[in-house]
Amino acid sequence: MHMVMDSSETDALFDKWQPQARKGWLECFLLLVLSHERGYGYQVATQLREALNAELPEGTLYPLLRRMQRDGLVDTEWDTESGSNPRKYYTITPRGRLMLEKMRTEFEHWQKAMDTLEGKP
Amino acid sequence: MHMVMDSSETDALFDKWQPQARKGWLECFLLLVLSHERGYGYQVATQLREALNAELPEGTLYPLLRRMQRDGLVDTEWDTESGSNPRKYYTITPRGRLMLEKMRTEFEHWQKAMDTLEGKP
DNA sequence: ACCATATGCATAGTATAACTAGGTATGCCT
DNA sequence: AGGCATACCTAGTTATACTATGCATATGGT
Repeated sequence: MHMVMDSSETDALFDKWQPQARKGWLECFLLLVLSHERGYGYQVATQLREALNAELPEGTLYPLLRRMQRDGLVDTEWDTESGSNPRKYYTITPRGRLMLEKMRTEFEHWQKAMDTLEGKP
Repeated sequence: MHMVMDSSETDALFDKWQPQARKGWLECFLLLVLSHERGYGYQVATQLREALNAELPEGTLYPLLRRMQRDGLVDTEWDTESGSNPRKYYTITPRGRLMLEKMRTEFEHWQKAMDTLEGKP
């Protein structure tokens, strides 16, 4: 006799939903990180995992970075000198900054929509 | 001689990005609307178009509503009595409310991540 | 010396949801 | 009669996150 509202099922549903919800916004988060300082894949992954407190598989990250380069949002250069493995550094471009601004505006837009639909004045 | 930063290209990129960014969140917005009062497709579409100030094609809306019903987030019933075309009313379920709560939490989570990465204390 | 782990990059294939482009039908206005 | 708003639906396309791999170098423990 309990009032447990079967959260195990919604958990499964939520877990399926989460990756869908991230679509597009990872690009925004990446640009946000790179807007402060250039970085390389593995490093940025670590930063984002902390900030988002979530996993970030490499199969998600690297293809995304390549698309961003393809679209001219970031520039890349290899650093083969530093002791460790060669690192591919990503630097945000002016076009990347423009995109970031638009994305952030969109996010704020959604915040307001949430509040509006919530009934907040 | 001007400093125009070619926003037409980023516009095209942004327009391609937007639908990806909406993935998952439309479900959240829909649940939010239905959490106050039951509604039917066409009506809710109008509400959301206003609140989001964006288009919401029917080819997006109706399949989404069906998925939500399939997943037990909403219940449905036909209203064939009222004068106009038959309307399919959607009512949020307890499970739907649970999902909505989790989604909103996730959104707040992202807000904090944005601020953190932005450098806000 | 050896092996596990961490670092660092990459891709092929799968799943999912938003969208495009169509379809059906009723009621209202001129 | 014709056009428009209302009201629902679906087949097919596209883009992205993820799974499961693969490769290579550096580092730490025994």
